[in-house]
Amino acid sequence: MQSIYGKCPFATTQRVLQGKWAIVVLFQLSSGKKRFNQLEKSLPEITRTALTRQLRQLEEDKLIIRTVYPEVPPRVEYLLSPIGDKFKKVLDEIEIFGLDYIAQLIS
Amino acid sequence: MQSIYGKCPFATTQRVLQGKWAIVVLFQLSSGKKRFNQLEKSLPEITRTALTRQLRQLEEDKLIIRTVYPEVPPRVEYLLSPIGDKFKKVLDEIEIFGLDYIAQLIS
DNA sequence: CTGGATCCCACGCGATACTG
DNA sequence: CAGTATCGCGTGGGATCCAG
Repeated sequence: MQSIYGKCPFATTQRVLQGKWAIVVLFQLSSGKKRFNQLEKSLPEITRTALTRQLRQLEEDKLIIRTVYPEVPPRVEYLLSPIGDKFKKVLDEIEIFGLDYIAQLIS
Repeated sequence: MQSIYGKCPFATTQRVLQGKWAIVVLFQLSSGKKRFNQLEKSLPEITRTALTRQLRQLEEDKLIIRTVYPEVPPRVEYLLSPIGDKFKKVLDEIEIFGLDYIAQLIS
């Protein structure tokens, strides 16, 4: 099961992107750090539980960094890690492709 | 559930890439058309059934084209569709990112 | 405000056997 | 050679309730 790691850059990336909301969350963070509530509002289709799970997964995968400010009320910020930042190049191409793809589906 | 379509290029692409073997299969086809057996040999970790399913899914998603030659023994070739071809740009960035990411995980 | 803890179900995926 | 059919299970994801 771990055989996929350290081998193929495509299989490894695939694994990270398996989470249903991985790409959209990474996109939301590509423009800078965001608080949990901001993400929630930006993604009306995702439930709070699902968003939390996806954020935890991305954090475990070292793509994002979670910072908790011990305040009242609590404030938690998410931002791309250095390696997560490098994923923005992928996001750019995904956006180009996605728009093209959607247009293709319609016609 | 279909609300994801025609909206966000990231969510749409995410959906296509959900299949566990989508990216690696697309990569295999990015270098040109391949026969079923070729794909199977290139991907030793994927079972025949899973490969078939993934190919069917990608075909349904209009990213690949399946051509059956009515011969004996049968020959079936897969190749990227025009829109699938445009996904190669994404693959290029995924490869760059993936290699970087793997290196990051080791250190 | 930002979650955690459960429950629960559908679907994805693997394994196996069979086929034109 | 290139599949199909079927089954069974594990897990991802939604819903709901609870909490610091």
